[in-house]
Amino acid sequence: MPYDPSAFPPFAVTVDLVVLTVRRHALCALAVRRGEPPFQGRWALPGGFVRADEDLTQAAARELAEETGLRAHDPAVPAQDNGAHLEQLATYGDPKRDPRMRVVSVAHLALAPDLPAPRAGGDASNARWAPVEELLQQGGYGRDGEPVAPLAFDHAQILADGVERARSKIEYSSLATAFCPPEFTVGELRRVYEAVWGVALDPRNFHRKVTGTPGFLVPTGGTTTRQGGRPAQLFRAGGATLLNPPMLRPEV
Amino acid sequence: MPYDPSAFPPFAVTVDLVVLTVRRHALCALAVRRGEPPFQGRWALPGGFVRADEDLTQAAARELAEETGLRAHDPAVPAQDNGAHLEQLATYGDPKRDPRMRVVSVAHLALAPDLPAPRAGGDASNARWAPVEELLQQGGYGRDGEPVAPLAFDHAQILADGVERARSKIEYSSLATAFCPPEFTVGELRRVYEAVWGVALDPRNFHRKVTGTPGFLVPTGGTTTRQGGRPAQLFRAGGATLLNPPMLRPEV
DNA sequence: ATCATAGTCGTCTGCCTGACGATAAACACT
DNA sequence: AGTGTTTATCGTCAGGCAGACGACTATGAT
Repeated sequence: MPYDPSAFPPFAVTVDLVVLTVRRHALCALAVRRGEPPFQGRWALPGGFVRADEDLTQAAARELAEETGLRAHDPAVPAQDNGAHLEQLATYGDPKRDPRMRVVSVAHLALAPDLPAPRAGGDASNARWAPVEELLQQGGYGRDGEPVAPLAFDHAQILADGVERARSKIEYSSLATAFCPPEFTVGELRRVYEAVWGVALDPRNFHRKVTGTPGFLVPTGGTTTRQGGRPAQLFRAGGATLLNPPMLRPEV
Repeated sequence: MPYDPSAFPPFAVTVDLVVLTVRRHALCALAVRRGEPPFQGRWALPGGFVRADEDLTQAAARELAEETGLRAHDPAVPAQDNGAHLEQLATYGDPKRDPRMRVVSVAHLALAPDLPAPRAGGDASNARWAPVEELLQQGGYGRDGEPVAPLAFDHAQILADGVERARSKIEYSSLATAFCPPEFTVGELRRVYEAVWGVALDPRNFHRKVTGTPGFLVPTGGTTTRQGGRPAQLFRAGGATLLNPPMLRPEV
């Protein structure tokens, strides 16, 4: 099968981003409002075209920086204290997913600590953090009473896949720390797990588990009382990336 | 950011396949010999262009059928007794991965039972099952004494990613049964795990574990002695797709 | 001073796993 | 027919880990 330039159809290739964070005990995703058709005025995942000289990961990192100001974590530098975790999620290429032309989208998943307000070209009303349940529910009404329209394109599916990836990946990796600030307490980490999984965890067993897993947490020596109650030790993420044995997600 | 057709570069989109099977106690992958430049004469993963009206999964299933005659498993029909497991693996889009033009390849992973000979356009010398270690080793000499050239393009990386996916996925899913014929014994399933992981497992503990996991195996009532020794019960894959608790891969 | 809140340390029990002995049922020899 | 070899299958036991939960500690709020 020779590579005849006329033998293959041209595609547009984009990256779409599932950017997740934990705000007010809820797992939230970044959504941007579409300014032009199709799906004008509807919420969508941030994304854009891959440039001619760009790797897919570079394109995703560039879009992430444009939308949030976050730098992507360099996987070669663990325990970096700024920047978000970024990884490829999956690729979506249904011929009809974009009504205008053939677009293949390489979706990426980014995990970030709680951030200030999002920005999308400086216009705050065109970008927001929304709880993932709200973005994924079909129809109905959101918390503000406004009717909820489904996400544009196949972005509901992409978001659902990204959420599922995050939920399963914090089981066997230290990725939950990507939702935390550089220094955090065991309780803050536990609230991340509770928000992502949507369950309540026993604080005592959770404490025993995470402090007993070698390389997961490194004490910094400091303490904080920002959550109220007894001061809690502060930790940084340790060098371990894979947790063995894993954290166990409680049964449904 | 409007969709100006002149605002994005055109890409070629291909699917590449990591087709794995277990032959003679070794994890093997399907490789095809390239008939034209670049990398003419070198081994590569099977693959081809995505057509204009095709979904990515359809394209992968079509290539799989062309190369092996296998029909892909329909995920909606569990416990299907013919066809291979097929899932998307990852997407590779380095600007220089193909020296001729910008190609984005959506790699897929297929798992199949031991098959007769592969076919590639009817020419058997242009397709073969090779142990993955042989395909992944850089330089050196293969079992037949011929010098081993690395796989074409970035296919060594793709193959390595596919093998790693398979190794981890049989831990927590029933996917190892995809390497087995429709009816199989516990010993045959154990040899799949041993080949994929490259370890030896205790037959007694393995038997206890897999027969004690609800929904993993369903006895068919028959027995076989094709492995020699005492006749073994035959099983089919049960409805369970996720194993909880998972199979544990022994430490390095 | 008392209460509420959150963090931390222990205990106990049940389940799962790894290590390994023992038995069973076939085949290949002699 | 007997003996050895191979593979399958059942059982036992000890160690480790997780869930349930009691107890104590250290802060701020009333």
